[in-house]
Formats: sequence, C-alpha cells, structure tokens
Amino acid sequence: MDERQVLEHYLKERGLKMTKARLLILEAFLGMESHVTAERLYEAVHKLDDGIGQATVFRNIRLFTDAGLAREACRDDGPRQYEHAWRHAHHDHLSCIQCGAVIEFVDGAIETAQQAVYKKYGYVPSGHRMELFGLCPDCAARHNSPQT
Amino acid sequence: MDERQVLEHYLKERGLKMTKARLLILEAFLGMESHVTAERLYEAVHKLDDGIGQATVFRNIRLFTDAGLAREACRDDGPRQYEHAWRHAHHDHLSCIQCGAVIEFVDGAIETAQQAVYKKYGYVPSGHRMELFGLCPDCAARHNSPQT
DNA sequence: ATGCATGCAAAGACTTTGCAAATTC
DNA sequence: GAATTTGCAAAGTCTTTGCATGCAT
Repeated sequence: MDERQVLEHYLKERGLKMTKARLLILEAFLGMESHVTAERLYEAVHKLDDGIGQATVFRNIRLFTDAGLAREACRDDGPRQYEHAWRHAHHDHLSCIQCGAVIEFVDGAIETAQQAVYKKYGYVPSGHRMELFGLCPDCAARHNSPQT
Repeated sequence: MDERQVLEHYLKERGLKMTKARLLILEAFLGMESHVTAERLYEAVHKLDDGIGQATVFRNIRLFTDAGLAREACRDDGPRQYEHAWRHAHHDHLSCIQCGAVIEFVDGAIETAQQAVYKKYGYVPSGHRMELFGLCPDCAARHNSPQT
C-alpha cells in the first residue's frame, strides 16, 4: 500500500474527496526531505500548479497528519515542521548545531532502555521523540582549525 | 550561587541593569512549575505588579534563557514553553498523553547509549532532548475499565 | 444534484519591535 | 547624566477561518 492509496482509503472511509490539489500536495510532500515547513511545501506545490493557495496546503498537510502520512516534528522555534510518517520506521534525530545536517538513526540500546523507563514508572508506551544535538565531523574539524 | 546571583552576574558582565520588573519576573518564574508559557508567566507577574507589560515578560524570559536560567521546552503546538535550567540537572520527560502528567527522569543507560551514538557518527555532543509518551498508570487503569 | 474542497482575504494566535518616558548605575 | 528598560500599541510571523465558487462523486 503506497502513500496515495493510504490517502485514498482514508478519504473514502470518511466521505471525503480526492482532488487535484490534494494529489499535487501529496506528491510535492513525498518528493521533499523530512522537516518540511508549510511554506516550503507551498513553494514546491506552487511550481507544479500556481493556482493552489496557501490555505489549501495548510489544510492538507494537516489532513495528511491525520491520515498517518505525515507527522509533526518537534521544534523550538519558527514554523511547524513535518516529516514523512508512512513506511518510515520510527527513528531519532542527530542534528548538527552548526550546519544543520540531520542524521536519522535507530539505536537498539536506547529503545531497550526506554522500555525500562516505561516499566519503572508504570506507563504504557505510546511513542517517543528524541533529538541529539552536536557538531558533525566536518563542522567539528572546521571549528578546531578555523580558516587554515 | 542562586538564580538571582546568576542573573546579576550575567547583567553586570554586559553592562545591563537589574530592574524591579526583572526581579519580579524572575521570582514569578522560579515560583512556577516547569513548562511555563509567556502568557502564564505574565499573569503571575501581573498579580505581583500590574504595571508590568507583556512585552517586558517576553523580553525577560528570553534574557533568562540567554543567562542560562531558563530553557525552551520542545513543543508541537501552542505557545512557547520554558523550563527551569539552573540547578536543574539535565533530565528527560515522560508524559501522559491522556492527562498530561509529566515525570522528569534521568536514565543512565539511555545517557550511555546516546554517547555511543555520538561516537558512531563522529559527532561532538552538545545536548539532547527526549520525550517519552504513554499512558500513566491512572489513565491506563481508567482506560481498561472506563466508568465502572 | 449534493456536498466537500478551494482560493482569497480577513481574522486569529503568538511574538517582536519602535518610540517616548521612566529607571538604573 | 548617560544609557538601558519599560509600557504601549503597532507590526510581524505563522496559521486558521468565513464565504462564495468550483469540483468530485
């Protein structure tokens, strides 16, 4: 089941309709990397069809979220960011605070330790989010020998 | 060194001034729990001195962040949230998705595993953020036997 | 045909900024 | 006294909403 089918199924289930705009926004979204803002998605969609308005993009990225195709990424600041959620296994992020590079990873030891925390407090797990910050190798090197 | 001294030191260091408003906002902030929004802080400060404006609260909570007294909490939505950062060891969050209860914890195994991830990708660590979601014991119980 | 979806623009939520007056050092 | 802060209100960002029209079923 690919993303388009997921969306169609979701729509049919609740009497909603598939439209040209929806399909274009989905395509644009799928073609972009994770951490997409509504603004950037709007720009991308606008190139495919300049008749699509911002509000439609906002409305649909939210719809995709409800349909399980997108997920909001945690943010400190600035506009809301979305990432792909379908056939994208759960993962955590390792971000460079200098250049912004993002590595997505999954670490068994961390997942295991998290389960232990849930058990310790008697919570029933339903998901988590983790982001590690640091300097990527390139930036760390540049940092040590500025402009040699 | 308590919070007030930290602030005074920070201010002196850069030729800034300690004002009544600053002090009141700091007091209000210290008296509140973590995950304080500017709005709620404003309300609290307003009770102490109704001559203090919103802008001043916004300006100062940001100042506190720069001074290391506060830290922005990760959010999906809604207004920005701040938590205490001084003499509050790093910790992670375990939140109940039903009632919103938040447990702050530190887990050695997780911290160790994170270091391993940094090493694996060659990143220089600078911090991280993690939030686990689930149902707290109370909500889980209520969930299994709704209104018995 | 019957609604849902869209585009536009206006409104809303949250935050920042410009400026004259007040305050701190 | 010189310079930072403040309160107010206006402006800015980002997002949502109201409404008439356009479309999908």
